[in-house]
Amino acid sequence: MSKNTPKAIRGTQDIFGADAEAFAYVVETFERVRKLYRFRRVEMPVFEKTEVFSRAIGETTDVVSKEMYSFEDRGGDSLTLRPEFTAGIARAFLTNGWQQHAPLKVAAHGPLFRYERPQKGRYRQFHQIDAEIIGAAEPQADVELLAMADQLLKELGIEGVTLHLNTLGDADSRENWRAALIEYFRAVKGDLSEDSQERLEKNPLRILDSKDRRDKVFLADAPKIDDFLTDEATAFFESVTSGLDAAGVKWQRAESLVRGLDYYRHTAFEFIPDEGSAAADALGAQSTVLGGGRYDGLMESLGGPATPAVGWAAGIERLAMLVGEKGEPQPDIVVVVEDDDMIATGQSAVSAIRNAGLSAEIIGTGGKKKRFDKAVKLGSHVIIAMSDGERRLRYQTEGPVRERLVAALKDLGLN
RNA sequence: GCGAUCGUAGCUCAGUUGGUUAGAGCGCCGGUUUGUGGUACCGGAGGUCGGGGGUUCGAGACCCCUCGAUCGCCCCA
Repeated sequence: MSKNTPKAIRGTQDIFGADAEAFAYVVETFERVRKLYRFRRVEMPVFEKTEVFSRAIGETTDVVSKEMYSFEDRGGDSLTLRPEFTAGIARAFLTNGWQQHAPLKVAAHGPLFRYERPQKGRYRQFHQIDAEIIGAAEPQADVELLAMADQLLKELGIEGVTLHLNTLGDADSRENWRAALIEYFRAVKGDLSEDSQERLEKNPLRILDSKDRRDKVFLADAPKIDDFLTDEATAFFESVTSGLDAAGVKWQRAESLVRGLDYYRHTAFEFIPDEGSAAADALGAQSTVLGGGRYDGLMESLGGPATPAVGWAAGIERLAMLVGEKGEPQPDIVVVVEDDDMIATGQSAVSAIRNAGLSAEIIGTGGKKKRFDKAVKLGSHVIIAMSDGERRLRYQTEGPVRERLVAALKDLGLN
């Protein structure tokens, strides 16, 4: 490779071969399951005005200031490559009059961009599948959304992953809890880790999932959200959990599961690999497979009417790491032209095979004696060898596949 | 943003304490053998050792910088 050949941008991936098959399998399964739950497909722009994200996410954390791909276009507008789906979908809901479709169930998938340090299961351009229900205030919406997520993971064959569920209550519950946490941790501030002392000012809820031992000793006695929930918030959460039980979705309570952004209300959840599971090993530190929650406060931050909504997203790369090897499919038939005089015969045969809906590859280049070996290495089910003015067939499979191919070849007059 | 480990042919790797023309397997190309067959053998193409600078008589091996990868911390929409 030449020294001045351009290299790929840090944190981007060229997905190929078995990885690409696993990726496609995740997306195809998502498409299938999303239709079962009657979520409608949306295609969204990859970039938006920066304010779509900055107003939705809030200016509070490093997220907006340091981790978005923002740039000025030629007209002088500040634009940002989407770091998430939710804000853009919310913007579309408001600007396209999608209120008329409420409650609106939508699903999307595609690339997202975050300026972060790449590591296992984490890239600067990465891909997510996403599902949202907008304009539905009822806990049944949460249940349906979670049931879809649960079924998706099952259909992908991912095991050892559990739904961790929490409630953040309504706006008042959340604020009172937050104040109590600050008060509690401030009293022991000197004994907390340096990171958590910082978090105490910026993002106190995050102290709850600190990995530092110095912090963990204080977590057990920290104020619990349950003590701050209003009656309505408690009832809402109970409806969600009983609905999940009725739908057969297994879950476990995770009192310290929080969301960094202010617009989240009530339900918050993540599907996380069980400790010691194969899934946990495969994902390393980036453990959450699928996460989301209720974001009743988002639409107002974009200047729209109060609109309840709930959604989730999941990283396709991470899911793909958990679905196991998805080999590239073998060709149904390989046509080997060993005799150059028969190249036209081979071409018409492979054309007929493909028109009949069977996958086919034609080999007619390179050393004549090695062409058959190439076909064998492709792992084809059937090889049609053409040499000395005649055709020969070799079947490599048994059972139903073979019968189907035999019949098809007979129809085509190639047997 | 911080830390650790790593970066040699297309791929996986080996290269003693720095010393003559940088190696292997696989893959690829060609040939011989075999001849309804994923065999065996022979040969070939392809790296100047991520990039730049330095130490040295001499560096793939040592030092510095830089880019990238991997794993972790921070962050996690």
